Amino acid sequence: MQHVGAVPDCKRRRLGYHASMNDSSKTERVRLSAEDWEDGALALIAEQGVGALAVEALARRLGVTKGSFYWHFRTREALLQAALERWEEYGEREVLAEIERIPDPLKRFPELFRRVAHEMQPHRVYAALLKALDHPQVVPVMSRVSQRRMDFLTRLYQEAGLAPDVALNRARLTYAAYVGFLQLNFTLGLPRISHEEFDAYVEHMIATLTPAPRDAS
Amino acid sequence: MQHVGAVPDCKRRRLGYHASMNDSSKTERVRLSAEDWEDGALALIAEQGVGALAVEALARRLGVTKGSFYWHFRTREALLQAALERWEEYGEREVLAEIERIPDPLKRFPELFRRVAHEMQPHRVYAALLKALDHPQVVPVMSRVSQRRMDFLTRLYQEAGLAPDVALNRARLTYAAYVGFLQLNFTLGLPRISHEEFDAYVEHMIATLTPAPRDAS
DNA sequence: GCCACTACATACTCGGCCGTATGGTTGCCA
DNA sequence: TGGCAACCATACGGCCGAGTATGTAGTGGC
Repeated sequence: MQHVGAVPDCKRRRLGYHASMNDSSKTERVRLSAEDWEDGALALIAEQGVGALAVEALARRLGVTKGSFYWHFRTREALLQAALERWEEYGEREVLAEIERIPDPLKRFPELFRRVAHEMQPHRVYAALLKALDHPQVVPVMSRVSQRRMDFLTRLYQEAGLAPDVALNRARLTYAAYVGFLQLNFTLGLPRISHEEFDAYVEHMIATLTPAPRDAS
Repeated sequence: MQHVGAVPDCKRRRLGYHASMNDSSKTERVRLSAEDWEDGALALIAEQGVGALAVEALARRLGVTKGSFYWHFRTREALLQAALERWEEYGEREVLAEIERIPDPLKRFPELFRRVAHEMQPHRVYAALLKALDHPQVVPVMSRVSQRRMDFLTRLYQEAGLAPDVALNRARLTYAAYVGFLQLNFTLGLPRISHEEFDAYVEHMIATLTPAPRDAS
């Protein structure tokens, strides 16, 4: 989840036109790969949304022009598609794996909620994509990602002792709360919640959504 | 909440160019008011999002041309502004009032949840506006509306016996679940939930989010 | 040190949409 | 029934962003 950034420094090498002039800032030339464009696109999406993903804007951002872009990609759609697939690929696998490693099923929820709550950067892309569900290209991606996460949550609740149908509904509720929270606090800025308040809210979520031991059969 | 529709029939009167021809469908002439444009704008927003609110597209939809539009509004922004204010005006007041009329605080939540769940049309505009929070004009409107609803929920939870801080967090959780559900089921179409499943989910929400009587001091 | 290839610049076309200008049509009212 | 105001059509100018065409500068193989 580190693929959201500008051009890696290893690519920024100056070539000095004739080894003269004060080539301090402008003569740095970059040679980009398709992956660089995809990363740049994801960064732009995270900051300004899918609608702001314009070819010329991204080119300026990367220090080149459109001519470069159309060498790597056939169209703007192709870039968006590649960026989305890249984002889906390098997903949140490690987090889920670590949660499953916790033996006590009931102790998984506090850990999961606290972890998700305290690294907000990875969710920026997800929040941006949520606001772009009118775009045909993002729907299947978001559908797959959301479905996988909901399946994971459902399994967690089942292993915590809930009946299958109850576990599914609890997973729906939990994931809806997650998505809604992203909307209400990232994009909309409801009175700018403080750190202490935020922690208290997370603990309240844990207390409310973690199955009570008596729920287990 | 009936202001989202096409041109009201009372305005569709034919004027028959010379009382001849088969003027069955095309010679119906309409004279529109500013409110008609605002309603049309809201309908278009509900269906295709704020980004799809284009002047010429809306004009075609209403059976007229741009020339008409720019008589009523100075700019596209003005229309959006007026439509948003209109939407905020004719809000959900009556629902909230009816809920408060229920004497037993604990019986309010099932009623509220079931009501909100079973009239999904009014939420289409809200869901569309949620996806347009990057637009500067919608942010203040959504901020006000969401804040009012959250205040209402907080008060309900307090009157149900929760401590003020707990009530606030419970309200946040509830409203986040609402918003997230809109996203996941309207725009994204997670496996197209059935009616029975949906009702079961609502009941699960009620069971999970309604304060237990023992929570009351 | 030559050449093919990669990566990029520049300059253009084209379509969509906002906004303007202006003239035509309808309805109301004295 | 003339006239004014509300309402609408048509045509045009201009901006912005996608996509194309073509020239050009570095890069690697031999």
